[in-house]
Amino acid sequence: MEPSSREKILEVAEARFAQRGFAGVGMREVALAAGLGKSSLFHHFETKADLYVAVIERVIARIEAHVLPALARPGVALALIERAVDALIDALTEHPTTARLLLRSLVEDDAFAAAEPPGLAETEARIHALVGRITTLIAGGVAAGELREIHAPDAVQTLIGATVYHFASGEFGEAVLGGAVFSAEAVARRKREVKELLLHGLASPHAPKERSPS
Amino acid sequence: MEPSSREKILEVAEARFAQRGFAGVGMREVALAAGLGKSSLFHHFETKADLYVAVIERVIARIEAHVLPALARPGVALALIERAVDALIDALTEHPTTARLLLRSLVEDDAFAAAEPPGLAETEARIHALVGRITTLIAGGVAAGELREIHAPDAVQTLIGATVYHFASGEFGEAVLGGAVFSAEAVARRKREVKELLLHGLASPHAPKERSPS
DNA sequence: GTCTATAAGGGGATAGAC
DNA sequence: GTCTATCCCCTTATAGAC
Repeated sequence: MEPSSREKILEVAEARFAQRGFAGVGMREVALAAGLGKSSLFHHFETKADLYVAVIERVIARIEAHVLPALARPGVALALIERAVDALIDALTEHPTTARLLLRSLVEDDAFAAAEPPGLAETEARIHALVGRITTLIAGGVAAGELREIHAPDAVQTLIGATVYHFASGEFGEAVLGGAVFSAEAVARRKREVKELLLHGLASPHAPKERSPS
Repeated sequence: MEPSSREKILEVAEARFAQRGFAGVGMREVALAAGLGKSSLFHHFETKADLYVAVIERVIARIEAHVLPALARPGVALALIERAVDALIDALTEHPTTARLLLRSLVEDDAFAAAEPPGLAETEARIHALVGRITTLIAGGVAAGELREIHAPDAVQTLIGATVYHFASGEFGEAVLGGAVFSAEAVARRKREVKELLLHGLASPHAPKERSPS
């Protein structure tokens, strides 16, 4: 069961876009790496922007597939946050290019300046919806007295930074860690460290602990 | 006292590189925006990579100018971390393009693939030195029992994510916050939220509090 | 669905006049 | 130190044969 041309194209395009960004990748390069001629690639994707949107769409879908189920199950805010962190990190580490593409899409959306490609707005809306749910979750935890009096949107930004940035940091991150970022040990440790930081950093010191006091 | 050509070039190049990345900016565009012909720009910077390195060098110097003095004064780990956060956020908000360029330089260093331009390695070494000092600082706080048993490099990554990512997040960050990122209020709130999160999230619950217990 | 060929333009970079 | 002119390569994208 060999992959279709379209899948192969999306694979190599994702790797290239993650590495060098939208402007840094040529359609010729993508086509040849996918085993096609340049014009054949334009048969599958009418423009370069269309290809980029298709790549981003896959990334968003990957995030949603992990995080939405984690948020769907009931629980108090802190428990939901912990599950969301686990799910998000699972999504970001399943394909090592996910975080970089996501970070780039956040920071690089003005690459299209004038003519924003159709479909990009829709994928952005899906991220915003996901972010909105987590913001509401945190704000609810504050209102319930479970979390400190924090500013929920700022906490969300920190959460994104602690996960998406971390797994997008590449060689720099490896230099900081002094070792691999995506190894099983490093991923497990990252999950633990982020959850512990949020647990101690967000929880209200006055609220009853959910966890067994040991 | 009008700015020299070189300064003007660096200004417009920084803005362009921050917005669209290394590959997304043309030398012609930079030259015209600086009021020069393209070839005149090549007189000031022999290659595009040289221009990019000069821009990054300025950014690093800006960070160092704020953070190094904050780390130089004595204090316990938590106090030094708080001062470093303040100083770093001051540096990142002094020029709104700083965080984006810094984040891009971390994630985009393979844009040069084969031939890494001379001077880039040196600027990277300066960031690594700064990061190393903060890592050592945190590890020392752990060893002294002042901080929880955290993994210092992971904490540094979180710190970078909470600051550099946040102020690089642009339109997306504004959508998350529901307002400006660089307004005086938003910056002050960010400082407070990050410091409070780290204070509660990193401190050992068993250690005597430095702060007055009110 | 893939190919060759071509269009039309921009990329970085150089040479040499002024 | 800035200019015009030029070089060569790569870019996105299209047309049409197979």
